[in-house]
Amino acid sequence: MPELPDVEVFREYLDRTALHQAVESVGVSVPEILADISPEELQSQTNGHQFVSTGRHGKYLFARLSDDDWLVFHFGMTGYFSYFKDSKKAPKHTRVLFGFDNDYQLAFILQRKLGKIFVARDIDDFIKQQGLGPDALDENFNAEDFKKTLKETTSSLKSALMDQARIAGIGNIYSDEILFQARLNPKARANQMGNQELDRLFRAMRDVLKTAIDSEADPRRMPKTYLLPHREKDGKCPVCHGKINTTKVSGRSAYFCPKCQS
DNA sequence: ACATTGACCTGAGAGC
DNA sequence: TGCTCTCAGGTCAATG
Repeated sequence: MPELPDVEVFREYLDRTALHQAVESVGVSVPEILADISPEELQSQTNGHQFVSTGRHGKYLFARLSDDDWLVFHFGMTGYFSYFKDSKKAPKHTRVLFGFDNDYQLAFILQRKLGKIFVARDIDDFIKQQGLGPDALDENFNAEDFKKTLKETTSSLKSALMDQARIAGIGNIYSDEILFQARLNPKARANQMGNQELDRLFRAMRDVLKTAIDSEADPRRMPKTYLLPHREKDGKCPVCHGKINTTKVSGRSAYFCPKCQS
């Protein structure tokens, strides 16, 4: 799930649920997912404080605590949040559980333990440390910057889009959708694209990510012309109704329409 | 500088 | 029903 649109939806969820509630307990059932602190440190860091604001860069979600540090969530391949009344049982695979003084709890859920929680003093420093490029939806990251970034690599378009050091936020699913909307082949070399193609790709990137957020990252709510709901074995192209192909691009499976994305 | 592979983890679904 | 195999929206390190 958790690429840029998913994480943005989680951020909005956090904003309308756990924000401004005082934390009174923090349960850590899997300490390995804490990147740079112990469970005890996490507890002393958060207990008695509130989450006061949120932010996001690429696939990372930031939640500022009222003591001015930030908790940083990365959702791996399977992560999500659930906010629920504490009389209910925590969902399966809850790895960290925040309890609030309003009798609600926030679960950080990871089926596979590939997610992480970090603590950061400063977001910009954190982004630098992680080596992240500009957020794909950053207004300051314009078409010219995008073209420059893509022209400086010989890798495939799909790998370039997914490279968090170049552009932060795009993963396997949305790179396929963006390339489909731009009608470009995932294996095409980035530095061999012309300005027209790259402009088209840039527009598709922004459109797809924004549309996905508006659809709450739910494929069922996305436009009929989107590839995402057909991203499966024997899927049919929503535009030409031909068969969807799969191939491997830097180790990940890519779905594309060989006719529309020649 | 790039692609590829395996590791990290757990579970769902396919095929037998 | 149960076993085995493959695959999964992410990232990192090692290797060619």
